[in-house]
Amino acid sequence: MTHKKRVTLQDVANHAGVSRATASLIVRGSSKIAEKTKQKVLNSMHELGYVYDRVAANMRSQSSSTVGLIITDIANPFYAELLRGVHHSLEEAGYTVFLGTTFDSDIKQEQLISRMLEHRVGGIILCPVSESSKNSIERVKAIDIPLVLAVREIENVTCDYVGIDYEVGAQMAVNHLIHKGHRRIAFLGGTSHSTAWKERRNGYCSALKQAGLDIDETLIVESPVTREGGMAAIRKVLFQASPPTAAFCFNDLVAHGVMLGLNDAGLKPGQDLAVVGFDNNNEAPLYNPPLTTVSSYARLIGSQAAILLHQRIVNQDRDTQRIILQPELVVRKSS
Amino acid sequence: MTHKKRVTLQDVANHAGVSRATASLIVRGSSKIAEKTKQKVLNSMHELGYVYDRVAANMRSQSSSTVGLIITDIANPFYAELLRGVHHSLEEAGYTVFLGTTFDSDIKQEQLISRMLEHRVGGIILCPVSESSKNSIERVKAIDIPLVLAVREIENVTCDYVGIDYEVGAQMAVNHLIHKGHRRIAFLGGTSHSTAWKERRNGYCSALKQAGLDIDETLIVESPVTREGGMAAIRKVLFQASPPTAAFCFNDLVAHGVMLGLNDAGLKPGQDLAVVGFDNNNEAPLYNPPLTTVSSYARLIGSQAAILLHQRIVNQDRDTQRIILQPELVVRKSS
DNA sequence: ATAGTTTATTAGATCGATATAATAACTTAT
DNA sequence: ATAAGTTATTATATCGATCTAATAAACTAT
Repeated sequence: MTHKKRVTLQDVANHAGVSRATASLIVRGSSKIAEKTKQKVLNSMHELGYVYDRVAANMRSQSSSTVGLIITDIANPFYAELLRGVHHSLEEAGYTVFLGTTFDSDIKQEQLISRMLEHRVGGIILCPVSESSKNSIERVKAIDIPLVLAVREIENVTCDYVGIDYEVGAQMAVNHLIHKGHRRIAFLGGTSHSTAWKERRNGYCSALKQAGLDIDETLIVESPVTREGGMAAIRKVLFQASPPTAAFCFNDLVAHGVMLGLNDAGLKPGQDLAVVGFDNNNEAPLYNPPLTTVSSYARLIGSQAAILLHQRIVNQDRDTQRIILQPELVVRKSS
Repeated sequence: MTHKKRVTLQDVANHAGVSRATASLIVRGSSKIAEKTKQKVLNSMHELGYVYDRVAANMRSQSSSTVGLIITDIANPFYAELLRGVHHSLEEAGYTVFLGTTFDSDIKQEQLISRMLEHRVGGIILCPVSESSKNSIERVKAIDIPLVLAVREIENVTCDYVGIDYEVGAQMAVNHLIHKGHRRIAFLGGTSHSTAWKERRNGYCSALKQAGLDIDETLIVESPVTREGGMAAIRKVLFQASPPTAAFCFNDLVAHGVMLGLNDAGLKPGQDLAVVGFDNNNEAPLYNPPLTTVSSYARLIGSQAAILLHQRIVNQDRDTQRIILQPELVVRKSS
């Protein structure tokens, strides 16, 4: 099959016997075109199989109908949900989404940002990697188009942000465990360089302190944010001198790993050791046992970020907004 | 912050005292430019903060550095994995990916295809919706750029395709259950209009026939391809006169739902009723009990599709290829 | 020194749309 | 019937790069 040449607005105009400019006004839905002309041109478009060329249009009008979404890992259901929220809000508004996945590598993140700028995206929604190097922070700062950060903030970068109050969420989770009578509560998973981790740890610590409990650093174990990470983390604390009776996990993924690790060790989650997650993924109620967790509204974060981005694209000079959603504890059988 | 005007290749050329054409050759890495000139221009680029404009470049050269990926549901881990495969192969080759999600609606699929063509993507990887209407089939046929179908084929549409042999996979699963002594085996989940379902059913039936077993239509239950669908499907067969002793499920997601439904009914999956899935998602070994399933190599399908697409973009006239990956049975505790 | 080659650089047209400002075609008012 | 005012249409420049073909510079060979 040989390459067919693209049908242009000029072709349509010629066919309909009008000027290119008129045809252009029609594709843009201008109201000041006579109905008769409009029908004539629409017919020609249909007949010739005209396909609108957004690339050319965007180039001339210095606008863009694309946005970039950069996430760390699509295998994490949290991001899958966030993506749904973003897609839902943005496609409604007529944008098409470039997706990039960093796999938590800041070099990949820098590349993706550059790539998207080269593609003239109208704006970027960035879920930053957990450890931002100086370089990558500079790269983010240098972005001179609408930018919304989601999930994690970056120090010294002021721009629109949507996330939830991890500190309060962690407090809720840990208070719940204390209330249930637990005294030795582990904090498992995540890496200490991310603000998302630090905030959770702050909440964890302040809840313990308020209850007059000491912080035992051996009960705080970092890990990759995966099921495998969770399995490794629980193993570490389980076999020490005085093991915990409950675990507050960085997120549901880690919590799932923790529960699997407990199973491996012949222990029953929720019975032998209370487990609380963070995120309230779709599948959290379906785990065995159903997981007690803190809802982090992934979908909502996504759609809010999309809305902020759209607003900023429309009005660059608007004040920066920080939207901090309030988490909610969902108690199920695992605690 | 006021909108900075874009730095163009012309600006760079002026600053470096060369012509635009020379600067263009340099960004494209031409070898026939004197080293001294090259350095001079690269310095100017750096100094002015030049950002390459792929949109303009692609427009002039009638090429494209983007491709479209259309999937049905990102919440299905199978597609999350497929996306990883696609991303991995394509970003390597310098493409950026537009992602669209149809939520299994053929109208949405048509819209997304149109949108991507308007964006001048270089090619499309399409995972078709499960029920393609006549209209949507016509829409797919009308695509006149490189197209690769993945996961599901569409009748009467001949183009590159990557999938696995669902029929053989289903046979493997059912044979395994027969071998374990099961005589009443249900086939749960999925919708009968998709080729992916039909092939699985063919495999299911032929395995039963080969073993001299009758096909009981009451044991074949369709459902949405979700956990909830699986829960509903097992409920339907569980309470009939002679319930099955094993279930072959449309995929792991459905199988997970089936196991949860069994739990609800006070039955233990793997003990009271054998469960086999399809896909071998990352989390299949982590279910309770670990799920016996047929590996469908989601990641590989994605990366193969990406490779086929790239090849076709490079050489439009190449013969169409069908890549059918062979499935593999992974036996775990659920059967 | 001159013609012939090779290598490095550039002017000008072009991709397919939109923006701007000017013109043509109608109304309406006088 | 003509001027003034609308409304509908169009010619031309432009977005930021690449392409083509022509030219300038540098190098060989005679």
